[in-house]
Amino acid sequence: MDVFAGFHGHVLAAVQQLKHDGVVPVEASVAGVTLESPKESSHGDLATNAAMVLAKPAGLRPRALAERIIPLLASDPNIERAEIAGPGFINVTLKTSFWPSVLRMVLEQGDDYGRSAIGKGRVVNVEYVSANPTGPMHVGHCRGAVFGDALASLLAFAGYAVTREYYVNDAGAQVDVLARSAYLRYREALGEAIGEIPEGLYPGDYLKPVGQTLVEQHGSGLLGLAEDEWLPIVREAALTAMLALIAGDLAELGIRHDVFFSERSLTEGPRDQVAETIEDLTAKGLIYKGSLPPPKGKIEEDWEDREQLLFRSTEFGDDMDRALVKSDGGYTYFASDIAYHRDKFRRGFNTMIDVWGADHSGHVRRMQAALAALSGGKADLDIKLCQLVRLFRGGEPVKMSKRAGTFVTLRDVVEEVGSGPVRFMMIYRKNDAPLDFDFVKVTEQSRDNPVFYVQYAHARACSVLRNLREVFPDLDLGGGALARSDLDRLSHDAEVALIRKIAQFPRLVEASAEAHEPHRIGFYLNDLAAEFHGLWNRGKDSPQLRFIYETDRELTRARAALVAATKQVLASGLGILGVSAMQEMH
RNA sequence: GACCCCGUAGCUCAGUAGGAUAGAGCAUCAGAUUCCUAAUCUGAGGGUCACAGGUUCGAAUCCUGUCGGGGUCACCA
Repeated sequence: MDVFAGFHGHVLAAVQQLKHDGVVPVEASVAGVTLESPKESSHGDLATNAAMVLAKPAGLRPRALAERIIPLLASDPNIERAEIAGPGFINVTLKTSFWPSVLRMVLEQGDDYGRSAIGKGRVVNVEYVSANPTGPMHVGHCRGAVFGDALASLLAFAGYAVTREYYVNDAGAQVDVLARSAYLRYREALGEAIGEIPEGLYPGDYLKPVGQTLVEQHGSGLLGLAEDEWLPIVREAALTAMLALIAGDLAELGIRHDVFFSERSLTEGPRDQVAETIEDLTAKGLIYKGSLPPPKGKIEEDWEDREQLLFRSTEFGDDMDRALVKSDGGYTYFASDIAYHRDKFRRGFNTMIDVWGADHSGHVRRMQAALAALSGGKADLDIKLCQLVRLFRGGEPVKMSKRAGTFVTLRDVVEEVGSGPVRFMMIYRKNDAPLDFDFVKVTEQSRDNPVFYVQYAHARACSVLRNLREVFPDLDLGGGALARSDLDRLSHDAEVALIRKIAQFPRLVEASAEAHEPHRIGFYLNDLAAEFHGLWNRGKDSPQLRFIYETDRELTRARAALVAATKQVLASGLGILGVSAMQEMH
């Protein structure tokens, strides 16, 4: 339950009353009426812009309209007073007893505090990672993986029925290259000296076990076969191994998908879904044969003007129409991707989110165009682009080269700093801004490392509760007992400030979920931790503000309730991000 | 040439649905500690929110244009 939503409802009810009384025209929109928690504490606990937004339709000056609204709010027992301020804001001051009651709610709801119903159980498909199954994941995949996973968790927390999906690109030329690379390892495993891995094949050692497995399963039986005979066998074995490798990498980060969707299944299933998709689009008059202008910006030596099968994505705002069939007669990646999204739509997903790398930004329009065409505008596809991650070690850039074999794998990163710091830092930035990741900084135990700072706040809360048990061994610290304690005694400004922060959590969850922006959770946790550490430190100058106050058992219990509620929200927030909340840190 | 993202304090970045005097960390300066974990805290200075128009009672936020940085641009994935 969001306390702000309740007051927002009261404001809207007041407006409704004024409509009934003929002060505000019935048709006036209340969409712009907001209720927020003012930054400036002298502006009260809550503020609404209702009078300013509705002044014009009502034909009144904002302050005059505010005069009419204020008496209607007075009926709320939690409101101490409401007053006009500035250009027409209505600032509401709540009774001092209100904020402690928020804690009661947090403690009673426990893990469910902050959970929302805005999703109304609607299904959402979040597709993320979708790295090519040709090798281990490298650090570049990491951000999208964590982002998608945290977004999925956030949406689930906000009441959506989320499916986490991985699109396996097992149909393109790259998996044949994978098969040839694995075949070389197979020959190597049979004792052949293969020398250096030729240009164009995957050189990594991770294919050696695939070679071994093939020997165990086939002996030397694959040697005498022609390539078109051994390739499907080797490809299958290599794909299986690579998917297991990737699933293992993802597990290191605590990521697990519900669905691994094979690109190849689109054409190799009982029916050719790509062909069906093209038929669908043809029936809508969106497919034609034609040629495209040459690419601009750089001179392509091997570019040739030719007729191809095209999709009219320009009708949906794309820059040019897009090819569906390659020069060799196979489907383009785009054609498969349309069929894949069509399949998601047919599986009942009207809301889809794709998490892509920023290098695919040029493909956003065409994909949304295709889905709009196929669904008749009934499906919504939000594509979140994750910008590059730059790696540093103590401020120095980490040099990476795929050719020199010095690129950093996801596993390298997780093994060095741990999954929690990786996940937190990958989220601690807007997805559409580049991100710097420093191996040294993320493990530093200091104020400017938010991972540590937030985790330490949780550990500190646990520590306080542990110590408290020693001081008052017979005090009941269960959630129910704490909720029944005399919370009105939490009246100091610093205590109220912390409670207000806690009160914002449900609304923050909703806003982050609706915006598809999990990073806001991370920043909120950092703010909450700062508020909590700040209060703890006040105890140094003012011993009467310490959480454990040995001469006052009831006050201590009320403060324990505050600490427990803080701990709860920190744990819930970290849970959404997939970062463990530690009981203690040393 | 076109499209996408970014431009906020010296640095790295937040900025909640368009709200009131634009925030945090680092760095700088001035303070604090017999303390529930010093793994820190308090205070101060620091801003033409790239620039110019527009919409609005109100713009860092929305629209248009300009400048600067990054990415992408038949087919390949």
